[in-house]
Amino acid sequence: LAKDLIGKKIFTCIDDQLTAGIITETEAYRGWGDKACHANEGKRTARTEIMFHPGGVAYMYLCYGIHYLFNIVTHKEGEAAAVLVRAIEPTIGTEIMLQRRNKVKVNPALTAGPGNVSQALGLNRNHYGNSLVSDTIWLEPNPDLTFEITTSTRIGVDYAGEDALLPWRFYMKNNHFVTKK
DNA sequence: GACAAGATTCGCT
DNA sequence: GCGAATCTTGTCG
Repeated sequence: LAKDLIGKKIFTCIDDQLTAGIITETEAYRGWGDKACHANEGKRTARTEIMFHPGGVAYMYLCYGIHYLFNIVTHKEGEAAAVLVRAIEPTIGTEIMLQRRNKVKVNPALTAGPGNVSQALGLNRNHYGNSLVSDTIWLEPNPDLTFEITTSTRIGVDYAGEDALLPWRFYMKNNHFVTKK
């Protein structure tokens, strides 16, 4: 599913401000056999709770005390799994994204990187558990877009030991709106 | 109740 | 390339 989400459109309408982009980079996490996942070994806590819910909702969490990261919960009740959206290519509401990011120019620094994606789309802890089939956050297909997908290991999860080697990062080839390795 | 560490970003060198 | 910013969460006592 993380791979399938590449190329799809993500929309948010927050405070009456519409923004959207094309998902260009994702990473997969799951609650078993993945030490990089907060919910590994079925660790069900207040924070990870939402990952054990049926898919189609948002898992938001604060990273390094500064950045909110946006994840799409993807599995069934009791089986934790989520996809981290790491980068998007902005398409609608770029002025709003620039304002939220305190930037003046549209470039990859605007929406490449999970913390940047959340900030540009206006997502924060208030959206924890929100439905992704709603008037606030939703996804749309992008049938006319053609592209290739590159696979790699996930970023920033060295602490996960051998699980850091899992090929669970996907990004759109030849698109500048991705995080550099 | 205390403490260590983190799915990052940005500015400075 | 390096290190600071910043605070929630989970774990342990």
